[in-house]
Amino acid sequence: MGEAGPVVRIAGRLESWRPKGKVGFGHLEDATGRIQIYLRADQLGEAWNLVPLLDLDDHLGITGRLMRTRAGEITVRATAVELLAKSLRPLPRPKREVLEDGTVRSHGGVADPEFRTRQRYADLAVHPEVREVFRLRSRVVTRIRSFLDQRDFLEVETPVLQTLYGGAAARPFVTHHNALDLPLYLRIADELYLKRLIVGGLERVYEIGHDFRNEGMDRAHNPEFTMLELYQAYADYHDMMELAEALVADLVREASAGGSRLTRGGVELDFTRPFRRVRFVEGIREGSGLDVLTASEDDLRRRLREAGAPPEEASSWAGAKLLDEMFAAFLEPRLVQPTFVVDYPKPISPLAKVHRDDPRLTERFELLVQGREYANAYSELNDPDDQRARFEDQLRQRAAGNEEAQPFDADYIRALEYGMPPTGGMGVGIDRLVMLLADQPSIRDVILFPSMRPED
RNA sequence: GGGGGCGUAGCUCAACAGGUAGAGCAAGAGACUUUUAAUCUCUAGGUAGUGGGUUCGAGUCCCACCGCCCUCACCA
Repeated sequence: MGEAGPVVRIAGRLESWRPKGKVGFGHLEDATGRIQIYLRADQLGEAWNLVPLLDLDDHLGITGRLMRTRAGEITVRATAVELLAKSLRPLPRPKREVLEDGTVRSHGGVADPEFRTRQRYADLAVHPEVREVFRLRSRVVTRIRSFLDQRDFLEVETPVLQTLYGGAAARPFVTHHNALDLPLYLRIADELYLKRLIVGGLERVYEIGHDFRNEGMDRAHNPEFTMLELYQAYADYHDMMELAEALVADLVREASAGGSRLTRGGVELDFTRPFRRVRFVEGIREGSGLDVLTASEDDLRRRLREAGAPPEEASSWAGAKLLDEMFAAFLEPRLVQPTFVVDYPKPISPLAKVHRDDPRLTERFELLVQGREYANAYSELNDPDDQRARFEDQLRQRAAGNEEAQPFDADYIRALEYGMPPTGGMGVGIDRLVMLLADQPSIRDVILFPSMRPED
């Protein structure tokens, strides 16, 4: 029975406690796992007086010899017990039943998703698998940094509080600076500051940080979320595609113990390079039989109605909206395996550089997996005159009531006037990427403290 | 913002043509020197999310509000 095992000192939470007269068995749990403890009055002496006062979830320090019970479980037979910290409120633990075939069945526990996100501390304390999701998240971010650092990218920090916001179409959060008596905006994107750094000669930069968008929340959106943006001088969207492919394949290796496949929602996804590439226009033509660049808007609307779009709504669609709908109906759903959709039409890509071979298109791609977007990249617009014209267009849209139109950023134009080299840029939503890698269905499952209404 | 669902003890869940609430775990007291969903005895714990209404009587029906979830729209 291994009475003479080595002496060990352990610490952890009291996860279970089964008192039995002048002895008691329980399990102590820490981040690395759980182990049984065996407390005996005749071994503990004075310290036994502490035992009746123990509560589940107390933090204990135990010293004792390792032994094996009749049932064969490795156990610490305590010679000393120390109360390290008290638990006044029991955690909502499930009871674990080990069945004869070795499977573990849980009884009780917390099921309420509201409880789990409001009291994330309790959720984490009770669910090792939730802790594992956030460990993976941390490994993913670390891996992104080392991937980019190896390629001579410089990690930088740009303002979160901005006097002008831009770089995306979204409504900002507004706050106020008392000393300057100025409104300030929480950034909706890092883009314009990072590109200023490209002008400044920091030729490869990236930032991982929170962006804030004052918009709706759902399973894929949280008001603050984590974004990776990176910019590389003397590069274009082809270089960005190479980079995206290498980065994502690297992260899949991290999440799959060295493999190149993930099974998500029962679907096996293969991230072996190269990923499939589909031209926006050709992909839609394959799905719909129509070329969105040459077909009339009437034909596009008719085709969408045939495919089941609500007729009344469909007849109001035009321009960029129509292109989006064609993409959503005839290409996006077919893109299950990792795929680069490339060369988006100009009307739906206002921030991208015009395509070198076709003025109707832009040098842009998105990486899609299971119909979801994971990266968005361009050959960056670096012509100050064109940029000025686009800001002016945004101003007109703003005047027409589009609250998401971007303000005119004269300082950014000034930066471009000094000459920005041709640059490739890319944005990757970290939360959604972690959802993919950790196989979690909601953004709330990969953000430790997602936004919620207050309880009172 | 539209539609749908849910909200009963700290946690997981019950009940009943609408008749004034019950169990397991957790908690408190006690028994038990190899237990492991320990077991056994006992105790306490709920103005049923909030506020109205219908009714002799409402957790149960109706309305409003609050919160969460799903879904559509919007949004990258």
